[in-house]
Amino acid sequence: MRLSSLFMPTRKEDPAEAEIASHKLLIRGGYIRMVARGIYNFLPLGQRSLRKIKTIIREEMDQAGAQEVLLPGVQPSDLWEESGRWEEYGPELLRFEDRKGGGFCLGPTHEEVITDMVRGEVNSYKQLPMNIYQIQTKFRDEPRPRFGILRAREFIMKDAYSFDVDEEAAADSYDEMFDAYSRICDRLGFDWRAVEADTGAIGGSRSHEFQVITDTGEDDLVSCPDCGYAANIEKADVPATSVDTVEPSDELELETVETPDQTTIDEVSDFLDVAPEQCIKTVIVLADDEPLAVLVRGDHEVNEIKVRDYLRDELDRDFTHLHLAGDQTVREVTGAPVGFAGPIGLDMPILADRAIQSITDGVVGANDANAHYTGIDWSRDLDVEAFADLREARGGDPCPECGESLETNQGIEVGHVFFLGTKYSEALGATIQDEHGQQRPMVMGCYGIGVTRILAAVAEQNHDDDGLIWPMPIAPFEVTILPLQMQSDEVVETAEQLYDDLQEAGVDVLLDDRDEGVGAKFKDADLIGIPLRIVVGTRGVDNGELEFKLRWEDEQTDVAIDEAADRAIEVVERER
RNA sequence: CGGGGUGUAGCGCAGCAUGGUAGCGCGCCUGCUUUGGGUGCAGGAGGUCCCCGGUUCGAAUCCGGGCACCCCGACCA
Repeated sequence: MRLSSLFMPTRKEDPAEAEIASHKLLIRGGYIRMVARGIYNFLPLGQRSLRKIKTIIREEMDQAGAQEVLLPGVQPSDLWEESGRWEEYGPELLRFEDRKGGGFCLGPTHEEVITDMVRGEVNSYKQLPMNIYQIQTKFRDEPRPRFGILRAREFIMKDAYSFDVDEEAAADSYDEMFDAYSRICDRLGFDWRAVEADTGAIGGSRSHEFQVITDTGEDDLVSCPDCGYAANIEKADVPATSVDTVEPSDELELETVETPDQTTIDEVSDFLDVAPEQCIKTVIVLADDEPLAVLVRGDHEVNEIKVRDYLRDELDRDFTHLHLAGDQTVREVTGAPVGFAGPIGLDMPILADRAIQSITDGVVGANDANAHYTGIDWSRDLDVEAFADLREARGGDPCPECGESLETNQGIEVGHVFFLGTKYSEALGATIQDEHGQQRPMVMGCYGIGVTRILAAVAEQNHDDDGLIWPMPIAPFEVTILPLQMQSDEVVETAEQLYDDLQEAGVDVLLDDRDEGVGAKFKDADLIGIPLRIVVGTRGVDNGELEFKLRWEDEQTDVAIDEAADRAIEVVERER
């Protein structure tokens, strides 16, 4: 490709709306442009890299025995009603009607459609295992899209779905996909980690996220340096051994103290001169419309997912959504403004994190504006339905596997694999007949990887002050040739010859044949991040040499003109 | 959905408290110049000042309503 005719609008200045490096550089480098909130155009450079990402994913999926299909982006509401998710999914599902008034949605994921397709065509265990994937545009009406294509509303995803005859076979499929995802992350050159994760709206019994480690990631992770345990913080267990239960003391007296305007744990602990660890945070959550109080230690955070799971799995509560109560609700159910809620005299079920049992002489809100109680004895004063692991894990907590101290990282979730079990096959009646003539639901797994998000994640992990630094496998061009003096016939001819030779050899090569100053050529080459830069200048050509420089290295090397093509091909093939 | 902010040329911004026919830098076009890190000079094109309504002789500027975008939080794969 000749740069003079490439649609590559680069910019000198950062776009006003971008915050993080990948977003700024993808816009500045002419890879993407925003059309609407969370909706983007991919320009030629962006599209070239996306195609390479898709190719890598396809190769690994095919290798793992999956078959590619293409499902529709528009899906009928019937299927979603059948699975129960038409109610369950919430406003992220963009719904609309066709001309006849029929209900439709833009597909945020494809469990319903795929299960519907398979149930009609697969009836025998002999047809299994089966693994089907597609690469397709998804739409999720996110409340807050951010960071360019890192969290977009419309995005490209590869989603695969496995169907097996039983749990054991399904576990094999899961492992196979896990391995394929690991290979994909490696080929993309990521610094990555697979972590245990919550299954969220997709459902299923276990799942792993593939997280790319960066400081700008949206997800908090914990990992054990010793045994390799790693989990999303929303999933990580806090082992019971982390709590030193203290026995009640008879000498404590419950006292009311005035705490005017002290609404946060920090303020209260400063004001009363007690450690945050001695305070008890009372958080009101709503299970659908039913209020419920959750107690955690002042320095801890409630993990809503753990609360949700505990209510469902241990207490058999039935509800659709669990969420934090708003200010208004808190005022209504506690009789006090936010910041003064406390467990004493509260008319609702109360759950407490286990760490509460390590508190003596605790402080809680008095459900009264500007007052707290001190001298709380957990066993005497708290009427708690259950103590359980309800808080978020954090760095320094003991590893649930081996007890070592956990480390923290931030990550970008580029992939997520789910062991679904029979959630969708039962709901939609996707059954097969097994070798004993028994009808049984197929056991499913689903596996998503964010194609457009990968582009942003690679950019986030590979850049410097001058621009992007693509790893060879997904660079939009592998080599860029910079003839510095366009008025020199010798320079132009040398560059053209090399360009032809590399094209011939199947290298993705970009020739900067623009009549621009050298500064502009260098700046653009750095900005768009092409791995191998070959400079053709009068200085070198006079000596029969060209300059090779890899984008991620500081030094450049001189290469004889007649060896240049071979050397370039060598470098490209080594890095691919 | 709560809190905060922004909307003026393709991009980045000034002008707005004190209303008077719209400006800077980059980019773009023409010509010359320069050629190893965004050259220099000269000339030029380009704007319903987000939209609707109001006040006023007169609105980018004041008032009301709406929309869009960004940030923090809530939520979310």
